[in-house]
Amino acid sequence: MALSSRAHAFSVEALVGRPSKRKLQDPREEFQPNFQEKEGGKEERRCCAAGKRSEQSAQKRPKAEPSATAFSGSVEERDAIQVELQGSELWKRFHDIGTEMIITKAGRRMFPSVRVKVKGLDPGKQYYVAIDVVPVDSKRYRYVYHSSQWMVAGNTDHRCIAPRLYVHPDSPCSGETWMRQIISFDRVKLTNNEMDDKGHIILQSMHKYKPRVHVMEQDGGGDLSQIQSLPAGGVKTFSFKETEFTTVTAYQNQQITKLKIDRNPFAKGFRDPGRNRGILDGLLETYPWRPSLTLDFKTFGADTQSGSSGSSPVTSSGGAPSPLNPLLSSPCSPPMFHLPSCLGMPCPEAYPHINLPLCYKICPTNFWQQQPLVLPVPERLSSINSSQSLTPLMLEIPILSSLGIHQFKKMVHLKTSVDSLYRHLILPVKMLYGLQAPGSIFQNSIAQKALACPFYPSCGFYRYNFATPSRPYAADHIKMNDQGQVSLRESKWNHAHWHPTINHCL
Amino acid sequence: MALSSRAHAFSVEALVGRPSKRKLQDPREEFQPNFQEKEGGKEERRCCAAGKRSEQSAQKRPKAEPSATAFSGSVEERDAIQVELQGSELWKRFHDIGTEMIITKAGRRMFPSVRVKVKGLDPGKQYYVAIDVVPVDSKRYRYVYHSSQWMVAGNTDHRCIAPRLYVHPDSPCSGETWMRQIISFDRVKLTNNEMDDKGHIILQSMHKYKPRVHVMEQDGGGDLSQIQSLPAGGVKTFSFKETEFTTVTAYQNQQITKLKIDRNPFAKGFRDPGRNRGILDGLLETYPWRPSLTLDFKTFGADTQSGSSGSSPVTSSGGAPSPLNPLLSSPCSPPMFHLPSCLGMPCPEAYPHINLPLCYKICPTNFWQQQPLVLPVPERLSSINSSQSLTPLMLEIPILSSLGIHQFKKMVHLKTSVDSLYRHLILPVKMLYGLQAPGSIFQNSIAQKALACPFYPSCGFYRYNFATPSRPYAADHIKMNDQGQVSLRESKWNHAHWHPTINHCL
DNA sequence: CTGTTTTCACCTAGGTGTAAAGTT
DNA sequence: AACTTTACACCTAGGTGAAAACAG
Repeated sequence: MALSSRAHAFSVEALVGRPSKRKLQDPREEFQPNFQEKEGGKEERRCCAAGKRSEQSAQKRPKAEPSATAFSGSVEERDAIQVELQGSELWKRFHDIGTEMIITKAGRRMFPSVRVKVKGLDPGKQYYVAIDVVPVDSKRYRYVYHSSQWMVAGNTDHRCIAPRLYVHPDSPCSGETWMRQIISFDRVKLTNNEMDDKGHIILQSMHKYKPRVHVMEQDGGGDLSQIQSLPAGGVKTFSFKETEFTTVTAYQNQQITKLKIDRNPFAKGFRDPGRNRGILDGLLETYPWRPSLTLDFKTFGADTQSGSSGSSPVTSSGGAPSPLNPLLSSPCSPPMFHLPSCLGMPCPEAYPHINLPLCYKICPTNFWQQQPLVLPVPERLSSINSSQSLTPLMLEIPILSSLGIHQFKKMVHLKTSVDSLYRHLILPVKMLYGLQAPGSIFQNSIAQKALACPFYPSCGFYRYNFATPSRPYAADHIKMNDQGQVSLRESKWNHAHWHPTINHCL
Repeated sequence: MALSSRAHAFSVEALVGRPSKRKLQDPREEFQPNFQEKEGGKEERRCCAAGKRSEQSAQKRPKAEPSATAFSGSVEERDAIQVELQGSELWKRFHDIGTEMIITKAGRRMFPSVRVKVKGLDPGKQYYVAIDVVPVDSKRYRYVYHSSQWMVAGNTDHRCIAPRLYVHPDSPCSGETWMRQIISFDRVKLTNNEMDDKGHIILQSMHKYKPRVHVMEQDGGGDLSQIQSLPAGGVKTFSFKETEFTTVTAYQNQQITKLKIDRNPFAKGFRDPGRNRGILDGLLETYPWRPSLTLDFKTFGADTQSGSSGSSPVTSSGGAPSPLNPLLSSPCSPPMFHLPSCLGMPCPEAYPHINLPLCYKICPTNFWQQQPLVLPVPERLSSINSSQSLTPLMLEIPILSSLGIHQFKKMVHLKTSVDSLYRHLILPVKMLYGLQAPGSIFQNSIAQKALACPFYPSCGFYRYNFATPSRPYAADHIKMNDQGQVSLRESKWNHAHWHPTINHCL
């Protein structure tokens, strides 16, 4: 694998799975009380804007979804909105190294992307869900290679920068529909082009940022004029510590590059064929390698971004609600509305009733509340994941069929590793989980609620919500790539089953 | 070019540009008073659900948009909604042959796709725009190869089939935003799988259908329950005669195959390198081939689907409003609402106040009105386009760089034609038009209205509306494919300019 | 014989990090 | 020296018609 010259201080192989020189504290201090959810086997992290959350210890086996909605102490909202970060395990792996996000003039997607599940909405009401990215502090950073650390390199005044809001394309949508699906912001793009007119989120390079998810109830007819007034239900804002990142125009930390290449399907061309990866990646970095056909594949999570379900080994700590920390206390121009932080909600962890300027200028009026941030510990925290030390098993079986020229060149020097073996080893296994909808936005925009006639489902709106198939798939209908992602050949009765749901809430 | 065996009755070259044996009438009878619009040089056809339309004769040069909105005689709506089919010229070319649309179990897109412009909406109100496909008659057809004709082969009862509605993913959206953009339904998929659960439009093969565009005003809060009651503004339904098509599982008429291959970018791999095509296609089929560097390129329209602007030769006749013809007079089950055809609208061409059952079952309630159809002439009409006869100029210059293996194989037998020359001939021309937004649905879902600060455009919603660039592009920033489509390399100040507009109407 | 399904090579469209070149 | 831009190979994802296989 070719590395940039300045990064050669770390050999690739030496970096594999090795914890970097990390910052300070034990992760326990960062990811508060563990909360491991096993919905579909996938551990996620919940965050709520208000109320307390019932804590739940990690459980080894898939289990019924924890009823972590004991929102006691609320004034009136028993249905306090909860937002649960999907893929938090991957986020944490990046966070432990020090997440970097490339920003380009044309706009670059985030990887990982922000994907959440929302709970506690009123099924019948209409909501907007949106994301923005706000500075974590007012510092400029530079990366020191010899110490693999980000150091403060100056100050920046973010006051005049009003963050751009990316409204989820499904908005507005009913609470029922929002809650039924994973809300993905994978199409969001970050840019360093201050003149950007493509709607991308504008950030400054070499700064630390943090995405925030907003949930807002539609108050009326949904037209612009009505939104000029304050929304009835207020805006709920959620953020997750592990989604913090530093903006770069080129990756600084080689470990980040490595992890991105390993996990982002679009970077597959840069993958080192000599190293383990794919659906067994998590396992291999958690347990010593033991080739066995008796492995319980349900414990393997496809923790690429594309896997929305599937199991994962219980290795990482759970998350905790991330309080809304004030940061941008300086006024934005022009301030138009002043809102309490947690409008109409009990919010013990946030800072209610602080008069703050609205920096979101939603033409022609402000709409989303600028949530201030307070970061008690500006430096990123990281932990040493002992499971990352591994000795890859090297095989002498080059699998050319799945390798491009790019990878073939590398194979001149490197040998194919266990991942090739995995492909053949796992292929006949019936993976009922780990599947995800192709999920084009288009497809997500039609929903249907009822089928009136068995043969002629009545005209309606369809939304694609992937669920477990109604019956098991035959093994020969399953294709699995070397990332552990599973796809299905469609056949007459054997195709993936989509749950009809409502959309657009007509 | 490889043709299916049964289609070899027509040699490919013989078929090129040759009019098929067509049905009956003069096209004048079908495409009523000519109406040629030159907005951006592109001829389009207008259709309105109500009111009269001012007719306008064809104009040779680009001109201000015809003020074809003389909606007199209306009861109260001076702003009667108009819907204008984009790409009608291409639709007509298919229609003249006898449009076929492939339907598959997995779902197949339409080509051409339905793209419309809407006018006469209230800029401040919220609208839904949707499409469905309804039978043109109750006949089953079969294609007779030796006569190149579609013949009636039986009857079909469509009564129990409630058409599925595809709601445009941008819905709901303000009238202002709808009117600012071309509304494209290119992601709609047709299927013959009656059990489809992916929201695709279910059709029966070997039947004639017709897409319809619906515009509906959002009446209230936008939630489902409110839509159970009748929409305040009613549903306006529009259809276009030239978008009729016959469903097939494999193309029957070789001319259709040819035209699809020629115009659908995704079928580029099947194009015959020995024949003219691309942006000069229309010209070549209109005028005899005369190689000249003095050609006025503004007269060449990129009439692929992807070209939303650009000029086109004035060769085809304009269109006229297509009345809402009753067809499905049989009741659908279960009927839930009875609505007049043109709710709240004067509709001289339609059939107002006929009590009809609602066959669109939008969970949990019906919503869109089932528009009955009446087809006085069930047989497709076509015209002989004399301009289609041409003798392609064969050159001996194989351009391998742009040809794949597929095409290279063909070149063993065929010779590269003028289209290769065109590529080099036209490249330096500064095409300011003919550009289209990449138009991912995602991008279309964010809109912004105002920029507060020149360097920090305030947080807002962006929608991508392509417009002419703020300054001309340097020629070396332009890439043009052999279809005449133009793309731009992004550079610092030279990127395409997007007009911020409002979206989601907060 | 007629019509449908499946697989496939060939495309479009666009998301990756790389490496070299450019910029400050 | 630090950071940014650009062209590029290599991917993912999925839309084409062709052709063969399949179904009745």
